[in-house]
Amino acid sequence: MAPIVSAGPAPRAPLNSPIGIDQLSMRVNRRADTPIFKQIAEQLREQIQNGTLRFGDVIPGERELSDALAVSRMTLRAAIDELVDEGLLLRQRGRGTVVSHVRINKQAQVIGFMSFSEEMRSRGLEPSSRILSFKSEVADAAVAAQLDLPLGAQVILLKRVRLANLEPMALERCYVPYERFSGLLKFDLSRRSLYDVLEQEFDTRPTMCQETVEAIALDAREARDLQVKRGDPALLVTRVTRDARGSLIEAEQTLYRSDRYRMVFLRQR
Amino acid sequence: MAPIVSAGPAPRAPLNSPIGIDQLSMRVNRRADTPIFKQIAEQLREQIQNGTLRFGDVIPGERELSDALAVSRMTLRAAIDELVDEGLLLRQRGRGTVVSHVRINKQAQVIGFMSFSEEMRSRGLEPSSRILSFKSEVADAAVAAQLDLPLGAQVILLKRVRLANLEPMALERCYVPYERFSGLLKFDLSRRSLYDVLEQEFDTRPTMCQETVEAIALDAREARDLQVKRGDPALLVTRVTRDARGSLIEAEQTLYRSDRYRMVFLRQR
DNA sequence: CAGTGGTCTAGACCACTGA
DNA sequence: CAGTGGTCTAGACCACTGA
Repeated sequence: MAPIVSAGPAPRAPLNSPIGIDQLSMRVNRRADTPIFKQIAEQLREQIQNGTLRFGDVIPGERELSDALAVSRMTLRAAIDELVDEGLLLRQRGRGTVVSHVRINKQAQVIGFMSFSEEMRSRGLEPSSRILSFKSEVADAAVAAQLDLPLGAQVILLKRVRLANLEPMALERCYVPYERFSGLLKFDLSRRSLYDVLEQEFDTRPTMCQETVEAIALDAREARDLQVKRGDPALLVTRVTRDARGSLIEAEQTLYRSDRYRMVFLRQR
Repeated sequence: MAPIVSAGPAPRAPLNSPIGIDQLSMRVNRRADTPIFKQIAEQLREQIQNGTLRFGDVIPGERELSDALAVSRMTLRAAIDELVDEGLLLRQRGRGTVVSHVRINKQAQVIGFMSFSEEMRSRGLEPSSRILSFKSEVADAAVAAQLDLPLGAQVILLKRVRLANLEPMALERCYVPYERFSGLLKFDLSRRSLYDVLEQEFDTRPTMCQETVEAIALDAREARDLQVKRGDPALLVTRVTRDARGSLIEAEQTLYRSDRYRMVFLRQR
């Protein structure tokens, strides 16, 4: 249930010999809507995922690659930057760029965040929800502060048990400002991801969030909803989400069963 | 004790008027060792931190700024990219680049990770350690797998209670490969950060790590070391660290008191 | 030494936002 | 429409690694 993570083998001290360009079979479509550097990044990612490029392999030099693809070196570098950020490639000045030894599933990546539905699907589990409460109410002080609303403002509360393959996985409380999203109440959120609805029906894309993670012991009621024992430990994740313009759109408190869920991060410095 | 985080005010719907360049007083030193784009990023960061640039302010356009600084636009963009990654700036195509509404202390940033010592100092707390064990031993199967060592390989185990302002905060078990770091045993790690010693004495810089975070209940012994009650929840952070070349250098399991510690992340997508 | 990634330049055209 | 950020080019010089 926990994400499957395997650390790859240690790097061979003398690096693998460079991969030939001809083994990579990449090309760019200058007429496509996706930027060239994204196309290249995607193809490199694919080659790493499907095993054409393996742990420790040295990819062709930036000049060689950009020549072969007939793009400028800066564009090629933008593509490589993406994979370096994701932890898939490692640049080594003077030596080359190698495929990183870290194999991780996607949600492990620091970059990006997902809704519960997206995360479960990416792990091959079927998400569903049991709605406990879905209504508007007056925000309490803490929620009002999180969403930067005046005291007494209305919010919509969505409280759900989140299931993965029909097993309770998390207990989630989402708050969104009523004024901006009052129409939300007419959608069926037992079947649809909240983020989906916000994006498709309200043209609001969750873009940035801040999360706090702590460990707590479940009280009797929470334990019952999650079908575990009272006092069992759980991860409490508090998330505040903003749209592309930086406006606060959602505050969320989620309790994850500790026997079913852990978070994985990749970090760099 | 928990990191202090405050969400800023919501953005004014019509953006603040653009900040004049003359109010920013920035300049670059082309002879310095730090790259120009890092210098610019640092100065912009400074202006945000000291309040010259405030939430919602629109910074001057990229062309205007790069002209004023006599750098190319691509260089200026590299600087802005850094702050966007850190969540301090938000780009809005067609509108401008605004100062983000998120105010967060540094350790909240997704990018980068810190040793316990670094983290506590950045929160204004004085880190110290009580060493419970510091010796070489045969790696158990789990640790050998984490460090990608053969079964039966030796590791150095460093087990410490980590204190902040003399209060127990975390219980840490670090494993490093004996073969590469046997000299480590002669250093005094009750006063020095492990990462410091690795960097200064072994020329090994922790560069990338993978972390797993879960919630557990403390057993009797762990609770005693942390001076809390048996069964209390704690965050268990498992970290595997690599150096700049991608070699595994450390595996670490840390239990954090849940009443004293929470993790904060900033994420984007 | 040749080759690598790191940084930088001085342009260009694009799609988008808002007046 | 003028102005913005997003992308791209075709070069250049640098410091570094390893033979």
